[in-house]
Amino acid sequence: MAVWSVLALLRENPEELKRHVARRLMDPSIVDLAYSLDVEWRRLQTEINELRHKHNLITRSVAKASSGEERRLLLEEAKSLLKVIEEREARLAEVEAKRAEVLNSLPNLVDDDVPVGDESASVPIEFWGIPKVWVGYLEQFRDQVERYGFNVKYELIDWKPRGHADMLEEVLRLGDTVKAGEVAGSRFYYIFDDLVWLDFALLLYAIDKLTSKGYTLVLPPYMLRYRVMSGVVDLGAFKDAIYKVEGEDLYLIATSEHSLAALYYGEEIYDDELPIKLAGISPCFRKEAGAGSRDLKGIFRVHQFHKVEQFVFSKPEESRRIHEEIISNAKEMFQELGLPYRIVNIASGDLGAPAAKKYDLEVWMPAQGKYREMVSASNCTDWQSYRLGIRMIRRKGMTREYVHTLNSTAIASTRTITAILENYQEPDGTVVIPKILRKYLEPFEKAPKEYIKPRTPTRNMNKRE
RNA sequence: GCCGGGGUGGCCGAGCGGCCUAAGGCGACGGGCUUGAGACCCGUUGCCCCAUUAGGGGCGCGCGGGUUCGAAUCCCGCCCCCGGCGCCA
Repeated sequence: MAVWSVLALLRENPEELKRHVARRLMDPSIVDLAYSLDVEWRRLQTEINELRHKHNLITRSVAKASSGEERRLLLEEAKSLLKVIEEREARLAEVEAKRAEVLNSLPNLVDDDVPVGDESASVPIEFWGIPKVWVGYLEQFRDQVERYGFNVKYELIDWKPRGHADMLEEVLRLGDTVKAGEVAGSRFYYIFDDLVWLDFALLLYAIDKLTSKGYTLVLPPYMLRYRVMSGVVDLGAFKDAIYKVEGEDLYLIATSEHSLAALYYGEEIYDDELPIKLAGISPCFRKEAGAGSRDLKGIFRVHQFHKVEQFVFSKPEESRRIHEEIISNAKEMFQELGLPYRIVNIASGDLGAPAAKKYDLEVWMPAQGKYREMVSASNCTDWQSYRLGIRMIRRKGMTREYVHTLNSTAIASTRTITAILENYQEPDGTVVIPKILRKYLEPFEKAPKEYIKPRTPTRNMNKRE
């Protein structure tokens, strides 16, 4: 009754499924393999069912056997039948394992709205705000806007803003990635005082926003078992993103999305309980193994950060609407934070296996002269729920199908801080604190309120007063 | 971590090698009765395979193995819950 949409298409129209896979720039021959394994799996299952049926009939008659001789013959027959069943079952187990592996490597279907191609095919569909554009970046700014047929108002500035990494270590002197590198490795960081306050203020702001919209606040497990983790991420993520705890069947979450998706692991949800909207808060741990030397400086791309995440379980027919809703929530927050952004409809080749459609929210970074990803909002349809065994029961008719899951960043702390350091920077290096955050800093005596001021160099980085 | 008790269908709860084809109850869903609801009566109520009109079959008692012709029932490993001890923020 409940059939995973990808499996349904595999059986009904494998050629169409191939086109979906091809749109992701993956090898569609995996579909042929999945198809033949599925057919073979079903054939074997039918065969074994028939053999078992025979065996069951014999077994039931043993107890009623009228004579010792009849009983002996029945036992003999049952035993020989068992041998055949055993052999077939071994074969089934083999095929079944292979089939599961191949099915699990199938990506989600691609939504019709998704532009087809590699990452260069991703299209900005909306711009907001008035970016500060340094004269030296004017040309490349225009290219990032006009190429897509947009006309965006900007504020031209004649001084070049310092990059967030320089702000951190040289201007504000509130971060130390050198020492962190020495004691933990590259992509780790220490941040201090005002930036820590800012980190928490951002999280509080996101929590405040989402809970006021009816999202349930969740502090989830930071580690999950393999079988759960493999339901929420694709195989590539294990290699490039996920840390494992040595000697335990536990993996550190790369986002609270993983734990939130797992909240209904193996459960059924009645349709009248949906949608279930969650706001998760957690640290996120990422290996960033596939990142090479990209964004090595500063705290844009790091092994650990805090994030408030939106996660929704929805009825299938509502997931597209909710996808728009969660990206809108993110837009609202970045508008209130006063960070100029664009929304990008991510191309099929860059989606990631779980997502049928994905929007990124990218903030203009004045010191880099580029829009950079701050938020990623995905509609995973039934890809995760199939793997996690999370189904929906429709009251009307009591029919079962897989729920849809959606996720979106609300605020990722360190990354948003980098955007603030560049966008709220003044020529003398002062950073203005976005007004919306001030009420979250107000209760704390030592928290900054309006500005973060540059600090004069001291001989010893460890003495920060 | 150690000792003891326990995990049965959506929920409660019987069963402790073969009439378990998992009793009984509650709930839910469908139908009957009713102007409507309730009460009442009947049916359905997990997963998979084949056939899809009716149906046929297999599997399923925390998870995974094992013993047996036959396992919810016996054995082993793991997970989780409750109580006690220990340890700890």
